[in-house]
Amino acid sequence: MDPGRVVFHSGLARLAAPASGGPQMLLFGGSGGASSGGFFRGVPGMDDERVINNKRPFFTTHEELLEEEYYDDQAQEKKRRLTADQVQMLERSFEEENKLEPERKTELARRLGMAPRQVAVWFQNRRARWKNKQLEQDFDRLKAAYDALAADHHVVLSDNDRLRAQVISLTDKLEGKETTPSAIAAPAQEVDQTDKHTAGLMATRQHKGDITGNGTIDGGSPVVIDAAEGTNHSSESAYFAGDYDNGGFTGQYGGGALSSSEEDGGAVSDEGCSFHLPDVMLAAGLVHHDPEEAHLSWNSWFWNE
DNA sequence: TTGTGTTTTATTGCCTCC
DNA sequence: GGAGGCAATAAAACACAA
Repeated sequence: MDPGRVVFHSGLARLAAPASGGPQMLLFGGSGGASSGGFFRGVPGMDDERVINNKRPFFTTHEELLEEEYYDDQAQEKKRRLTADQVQMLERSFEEENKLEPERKTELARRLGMAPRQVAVWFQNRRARWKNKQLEQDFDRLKAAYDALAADHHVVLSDNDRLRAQVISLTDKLEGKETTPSAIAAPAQEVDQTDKHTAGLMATRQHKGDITGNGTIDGGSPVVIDAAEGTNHSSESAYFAGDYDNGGFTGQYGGGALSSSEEDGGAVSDEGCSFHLPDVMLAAGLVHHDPEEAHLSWNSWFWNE
């Protein structure tokens, strides 16, 4: 303990013993007896008849302080916890307002038999605990949202791989059809059987012209998501262009190819994969300043405090 | 009982605001 | 410059497994 360090007890403060181990000086602060902030700073050697040469427990009441037993030489210097009642009242007060104006601090201290400084310290520590809890909750919500997105992403990537393979397969068959007249009748049936991803992908190819002749997609790795509902595919498809790296995602989906998605307020669906940006973000507890734009951008969502 | 991790109470130093 | 808030930290109290 540092020489001259001030230690608080309930309703009193004690000047710690010097390093030499000399007698410890007790200062009776009393309820409201000390100003808040910089408590007892600047009062070393305070000459007060209330200063006694002894040790006592923390958090004794004013009445207890008057009892002889608390002046027992055997009493250890201890940091006592607040009683359940004191904590309960402090918690109630904190719920009402987590900042402590001087009048309320004084009144609470008086009612609880504590030093105003103790009340202030308790609120300070309580705010710190509250802040930590908020951070943990924010982390949990973000992680849940990320996990959901990552799961969707995985499904989309799998679909994408499957669709590429189908495009290559169909391309090969179409090329074979051109050179083999006998094969013309077969593709009609096959196209019908081909799942809608292929049609959507090809529609995207038509619309955006971003698929090269060998079936690969130019411009990074846009994930093609069919925006049309049902089996009747429109010629427009939503695309999902983003960067997933190091566990993070940045980017937007939508763009000029988004049609039914916008009508649905951001719904982008695909077989075996559903994705709805506002739903995911709202589920994570975020809000958007502009509901009209909420489904278009990832960047404008924020936590609702 | 004891070692260890967690929680609570309190201090210190720095910063901002008035 | 004083008051009060916050982050970092110390240390006592507490919980709990071995």
